[in-house]
Amino acid sequence: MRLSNYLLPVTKETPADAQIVSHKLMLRAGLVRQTAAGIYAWLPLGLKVLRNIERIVREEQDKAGAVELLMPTIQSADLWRQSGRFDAYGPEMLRFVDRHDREMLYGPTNEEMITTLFRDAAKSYRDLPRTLYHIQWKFRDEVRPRFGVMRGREFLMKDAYSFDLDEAGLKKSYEAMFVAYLRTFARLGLQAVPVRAPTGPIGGDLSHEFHILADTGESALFYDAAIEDISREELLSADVSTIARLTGLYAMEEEEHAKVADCPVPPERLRTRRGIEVGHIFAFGTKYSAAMGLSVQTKDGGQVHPQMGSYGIGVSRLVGGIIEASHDESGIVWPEGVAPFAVGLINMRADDDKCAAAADSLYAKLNAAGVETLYDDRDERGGAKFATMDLIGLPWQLIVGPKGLERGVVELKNRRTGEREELSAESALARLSA
RNA sequence: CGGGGAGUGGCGCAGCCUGGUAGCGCAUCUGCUUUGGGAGCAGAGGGUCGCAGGUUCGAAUCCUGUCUCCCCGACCA
Repeated sequence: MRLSNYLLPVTKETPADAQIVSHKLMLRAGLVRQTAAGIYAWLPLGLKVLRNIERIVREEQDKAGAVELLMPTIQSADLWRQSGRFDAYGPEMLRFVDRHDREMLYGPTNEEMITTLFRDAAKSYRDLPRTLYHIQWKFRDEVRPRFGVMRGREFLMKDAYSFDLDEAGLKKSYEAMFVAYLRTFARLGLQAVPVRAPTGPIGGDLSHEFHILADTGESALFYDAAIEDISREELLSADVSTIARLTGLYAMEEEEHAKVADCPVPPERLRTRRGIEVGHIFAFGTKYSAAMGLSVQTKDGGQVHPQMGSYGIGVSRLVGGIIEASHDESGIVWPEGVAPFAVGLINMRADDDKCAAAADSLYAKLNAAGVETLYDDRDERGGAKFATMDLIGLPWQLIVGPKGLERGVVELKNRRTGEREELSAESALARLSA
């Protein structure tokens, strides 16, 4: 993409509304614009990041055997009356009526709908187990939205729902999602700590929250330092044994930690950090299958309500979360895979024919090699281009200038480390295409 | 929802107390000079001050109402 052809409104100054670093950077780097309290428009660069996160989440859901579908954002009140949640949910649910005075709502979650859909489609134990998911916008009318996309009212969420014949099956489905989450967050370049969450009336230990460590997190966590020793490689190839290893290590939210009489972690290994909740998985059994009349026929001719679980990842929140975890004084530092473009190509002198020709040529070759490139071909000074590239945080900057060209080299800069290297255009291409 | 703060060109702000039809920085446009870390000079365009009503000869400024946004607390992917 040529920057001269793009919409990238970056700013030097920070809008007064933004408090935390991710929100400031998202506004400054032209990722989002707020349109109402807790509601954001995604500008081109922000949308690319959102789509990249979505892609990684989707790939790991698919790998875990979950099946994607897409449910609507608008739901009817009647559906929610069946589960009793229409009245129970409270003012956080956005309700309205259509022209025929039918009561509608903008979905804050989809248990009722998925259960109904599955009820009408699955009749036999042979239809189980299944895990279904979608990635869809939700609306929760938070009392006080804040922190940009971290606590918006409208947000993009991946929510998956599992259906199993019995509790043993539910446990397996739960573990499959647990593994998928570990891999997903590792691929996103994040260290996510699974924290046992209170399960409420259902009991058991089948509920975990996944927190990214960041100083601006809304929850305080207490955990065993050994959690930090688990390598990214291990998490990328996580399996059930990884769950056992992780859940064997102490990790609690402040409130729960306060209730623990004898903390099993020796003081020197007990870490206290703040965390951003980016995922939550839990098993709730037959709560919705019973309420919504979902049952399947068993082998011996009986009927059972499937055991269900649900599994959420805050996709839009992750955009902010990743920035909280990965930035410096100059701007965002995107992890590979999440970055909106892999390479930022800078032509230092747009008015110099040789420079322009060399940069144009590199741009064409990068495109041909399938390397997503943002080409700053504007007639701006080099300093302004550097500042823009640092701010938007693309992993690599490829710099073409008259000084280097005289010696037959271009410069490759790593955004994260700041390391610069001079090399031939061919070597640079080969490196970036690898 | 309780408590606090703020609405003035795209962004950041001043002006308001002590009414006299709007100013600064950034950004934008033009020209010249510059060109390896957000250039300099000169010129230009863009707002009628959240909205509604009131007081007044006259309102960004005073009064009333209203809407919106932000912050602190209780709740949440």
